[in-house]
Amino acid sequence: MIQKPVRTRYAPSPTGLMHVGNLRTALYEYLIARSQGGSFVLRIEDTDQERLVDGAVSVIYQTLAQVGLRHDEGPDIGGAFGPYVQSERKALYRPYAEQLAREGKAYYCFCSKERLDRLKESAEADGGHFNGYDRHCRDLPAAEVDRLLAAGTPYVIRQKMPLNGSTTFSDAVYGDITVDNSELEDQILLKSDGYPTYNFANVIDDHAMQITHVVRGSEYLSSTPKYNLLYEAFGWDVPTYVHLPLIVGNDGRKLSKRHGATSFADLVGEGYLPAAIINYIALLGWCPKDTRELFTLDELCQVFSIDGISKSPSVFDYDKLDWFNGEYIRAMEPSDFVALIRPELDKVFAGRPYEAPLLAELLQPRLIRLTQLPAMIHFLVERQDYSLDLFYNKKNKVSPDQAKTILPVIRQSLADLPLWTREAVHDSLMALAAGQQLKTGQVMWPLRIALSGQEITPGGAIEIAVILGREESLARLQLAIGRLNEQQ
RNA sequence: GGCCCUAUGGUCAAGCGGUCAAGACGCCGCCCUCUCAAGGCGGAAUCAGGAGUUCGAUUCUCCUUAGGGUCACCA
Repeated sequence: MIQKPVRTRYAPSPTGLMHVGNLRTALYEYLIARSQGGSFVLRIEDTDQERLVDGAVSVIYQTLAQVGLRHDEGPDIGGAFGPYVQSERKALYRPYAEQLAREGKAYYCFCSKERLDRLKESAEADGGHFNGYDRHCRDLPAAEVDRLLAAGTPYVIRQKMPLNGSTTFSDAVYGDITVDNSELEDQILLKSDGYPTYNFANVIDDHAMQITHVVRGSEYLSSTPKYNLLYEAFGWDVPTYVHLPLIVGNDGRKLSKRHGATSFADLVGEGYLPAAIINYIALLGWCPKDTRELFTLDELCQVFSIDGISKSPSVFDYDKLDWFNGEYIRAMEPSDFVALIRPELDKVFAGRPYEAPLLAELLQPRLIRLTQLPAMIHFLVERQDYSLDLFYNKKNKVSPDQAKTILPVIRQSLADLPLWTREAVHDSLMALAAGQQLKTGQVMWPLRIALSGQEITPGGAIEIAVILGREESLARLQLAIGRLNEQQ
């Protein structure tokens, strides 16, 4: 048996930002293709002319590029199966629909939008539920069809569903699924504006582009029997379906705005790294054979396999994403990390000189999301209003009284330093502690509070002193001493 | 409501008839420590319920329950 080369496709509609669910679908399509030496195709599905959003196509390109999902064929780079934008393929679909009509597998329907609406309303008024189109035009006499067509009556072309029996299709993750044909509506193939519906265009294009694996969210599961019937009507090979479990919010419902950031752009805006996002969503609904969790995109290509995809919906967990992001930050080369935070540092220090390497050293193990950086180091550029109670620390046996005594000594010692380096500050403070028979903390705690005005700081007193510089450090110490003195 | 899907700790999840039911996030404790992180060590926490099948069910079948998806000239 000859194995056809694997071809997957990402087929988004350009209707706005890229939702993480869509991103994950694109990722899995990419991984399925790459893990089997296949091709990954990008196709833009813009058959709904009303929902098009300006710039949405470039968002798609940007996002794919940002996360490293390189497509092998697409509107921007071409390929052997173009065009890759459905609106540019518009003329292709009609002949297929007409072919089906000729063969008695589809029919012209002249029902007006109003009649359809009435149908739905009366069904609901009866307390029942709308069960789809009533097949009013399904058996129109040929002469009548010709007459209406000739008269220029607006029409759609509908697929004729079998009236009885059932349809079974096979999904690579969900297994065999069977549905009674009586459940299937005579779906529209060609809309009255001449555009194909999504369902129709999808089948035609996937076949034309020789797509072997149709990967999409499980919300499409219930419309898949209709796809199957379409492939059968044309006598085409049915592709391998790979339906993906939904990504939901912490309330179990489909992930949406109220759960927080849901688009890739939102996530990046909140300070997450593209690589961390990809790594996290790769593991949302898929699991490798071992217990590994950290993967680059290339590594994912090596280990991905369809049988690791799960069936149940996954809750998007921002805590776990945080962890991944922290891991990625900590794993960076120091120089890369400096480059990453440089823009933020520039903003915080606003033109003042600062010591990037030391700041980076303090920040790298502590930073979870880029956006947290300003708040973490703001105290370095602006003196804080703080309560003298911060000088209390029972573990170190430190109190405002004790601080009042030790701070002047510390200040003097630092003022006398010939060099203001990390090592010099460190040595002098340690010597001071030893000389006064104090624990390290009894020197460092009051100093850190005096310098930062915060109970929690990235790094310790020594690092803060070095970053602040001699002048500012001594000034802040003097301020603290003054406040402590005037308290009693 | 019809149809379809799903069901292991709070979350992601391994498991595919016999396990003390992995691992990770989060949480708690300890260590390290001038604070917070990072790091190290440890801990609590899971098979929705009920019938079967079987020598033996988390695992297979059925029912119940609970979630979700879908019922457009949207994708």
